[in-house]
Amino acid sequence: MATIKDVAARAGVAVGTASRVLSGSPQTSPDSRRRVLAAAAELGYIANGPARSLRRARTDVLGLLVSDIRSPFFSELAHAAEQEARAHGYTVILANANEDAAQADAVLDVFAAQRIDGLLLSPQGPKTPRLEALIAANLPIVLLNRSIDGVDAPLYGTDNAGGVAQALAWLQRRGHRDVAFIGGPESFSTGAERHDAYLAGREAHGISTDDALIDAGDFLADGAEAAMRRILDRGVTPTAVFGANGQTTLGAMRAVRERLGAEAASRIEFVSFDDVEWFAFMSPPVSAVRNDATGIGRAGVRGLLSLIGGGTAASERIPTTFVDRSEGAAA
Amino acid sequence: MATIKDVAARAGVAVGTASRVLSGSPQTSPDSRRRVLAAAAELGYIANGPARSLRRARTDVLGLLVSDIRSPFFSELAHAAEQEARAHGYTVILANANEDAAQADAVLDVFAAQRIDGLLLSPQGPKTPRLEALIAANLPIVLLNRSIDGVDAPLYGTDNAGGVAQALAWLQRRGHRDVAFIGGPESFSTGAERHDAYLAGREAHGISTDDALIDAGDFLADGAEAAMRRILDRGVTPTAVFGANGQTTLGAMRAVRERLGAEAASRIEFVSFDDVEWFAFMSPPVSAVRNDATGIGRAGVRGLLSLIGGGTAASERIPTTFVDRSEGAAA
DNA sequence: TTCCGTCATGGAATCGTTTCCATAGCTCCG
DNA sequence: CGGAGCTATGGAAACGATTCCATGACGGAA
Repeated sequence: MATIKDVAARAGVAVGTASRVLSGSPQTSPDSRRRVLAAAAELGYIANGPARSLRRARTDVLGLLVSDIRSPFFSELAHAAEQEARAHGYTVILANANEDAAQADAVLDVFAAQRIDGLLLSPQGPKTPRLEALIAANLPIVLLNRSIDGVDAPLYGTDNAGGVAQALAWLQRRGHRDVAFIGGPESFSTGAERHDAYLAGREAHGISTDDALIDAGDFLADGAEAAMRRILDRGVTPTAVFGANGQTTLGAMRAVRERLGAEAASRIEFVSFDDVEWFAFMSPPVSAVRNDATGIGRAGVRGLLSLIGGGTAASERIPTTFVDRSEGAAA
Repeated sequence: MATIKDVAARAGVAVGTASRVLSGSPQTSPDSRRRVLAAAAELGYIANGPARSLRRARTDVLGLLVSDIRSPFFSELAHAAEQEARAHGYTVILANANEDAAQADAVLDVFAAQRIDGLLLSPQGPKTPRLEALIAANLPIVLLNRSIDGVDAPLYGTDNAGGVAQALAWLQRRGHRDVAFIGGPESFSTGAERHDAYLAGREAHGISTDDALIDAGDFLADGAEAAMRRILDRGVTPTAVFGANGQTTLGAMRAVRERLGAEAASRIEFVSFDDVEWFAFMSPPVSAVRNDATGIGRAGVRGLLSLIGGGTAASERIPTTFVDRSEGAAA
């Protein structure tokens, strides 16, 4: 590949001048500008990123660490983050930690070796040694969706309280009193926030405060299925079920169908935190609180770029949208 | 951050020796090995990737260019590719082109600037100038799922013919004669291959060869819905519908429900190329040809690494799995 | 004992940029 | 007409690693 030396030679200037032209320094004459740009175009010159990064001590690369890009939330977030980053001249390197702290640490080492300018982190659990090292090294970091104890970085995530409030309002409008709530793990900040918001808001929305109607799973279908079974085993008869995330709602639906049969199950309304494409096809259709993963990804990148630029960044709770698919609702 | 100079100083050796130890050269004494490794550990030394890349003229970075990471197929593929690459010491940078050739070209420039060692490319359309430049520069490239005219790179993709054969066999087992087929754009190699395989195989599987039953959309729900309506407008009455991808099947279902009503629609069986999570919840459930996106991603990375290593790589068609969700099928 | 070969090491060159520093050529003004 | 100030430029240093080359130490063989 052509180097800047080739460009300079062809343009008949020194490499310093060529560099100034190509990086847009104002200290250049129109004449050398013209000749350098022409030479660069003729040679198809593309600057060597590693060399530039070495000299400038910045890479214009961001690291994105998620648990699993296959989840719709993260794939949407990753798409938005990549678009936003590229619009600002940054590149994104992607890694999955699969909810495994050891893998997360391995990835952080790779990121450190690449000398990323900033980190978009969806925490995989408690703080790890590598993460502490990066924080100590003053790497700009923003957190996505989940917080993490002892890490003082801005958090860009779903407005869990607001989303739960939307669901509660809908349950009230639909006249439900006996509502089963299947939560997620308390160890996830998302699980805890949704749970707390539900407990805090249910009474004001005319919903039974019987704790027999409440149980928690692990944010996965199987755990939620077991939780729903435990609730039904207590002899309560909910008219609606609120799942704290998409997989949870799915698991709860399985348990209800299995225990009560398809017929009776179709008379129970489900509402879910997290909207999932196929909720529209259920009978009855499932209404849902939709996360704005795109908004979170964009806001996260913007916050991170602000930190990189030496500015500040504040946590943001990105509002959810409620998708009402109940009978009476407008299409 | 600590540099190799710091490590060498602390270990009391020259930088050359430190470098040899850290990069595992055999030309080192046990004594200096011990001291350098200890110094590196104490300083938390992590080699500067850009500096190393500059000198070695390789980055250990792969570029992954897809149309949209939000599609389940690509997010699964990206997950697998990232895992496989990391297992071999490579990092993946991600970019979405959104089916837009201009964006794809912009991304290729970024990749070139990053001096990626290899490119995993899901083509966005015909060959572009930047792509030609990269090919001319001898960048190792593999294609994912779609081929592209005039590019002689190994292709890792779904076995479209095999998948269609699985669907045809299922249609035959279920005794369908009047089958509607909604294809995709002929300009996509996937669309063309599935279409061709269907035409070539239908007669042998006892399926009507009436071309009134065939139409094509754009691989998106709306286009497929329109195509399905056109078929129904021709007065034919299919007992089953075969959608050439997930969105296509979804669109066809919408058209059928709208035209025939939910009742009649539930007597039509759907089969789809591409399996989608919620097909299990349809009534009746939708059977599907499942792409092995993970297999494609892994095979693609392995092929690319072989090319990077100076070896060869051959195109592979990754087999599909048929997910039979029809009444009689075993769970 | 001497010589040769092997092996670990130190030091320097190198990769391709950016940026600093010194200088040469201008313009402008007194 | 001469000097001050400004701008564009050439040349070189610097970024942090790898790798080449030369040297010194050591061991074995004659």
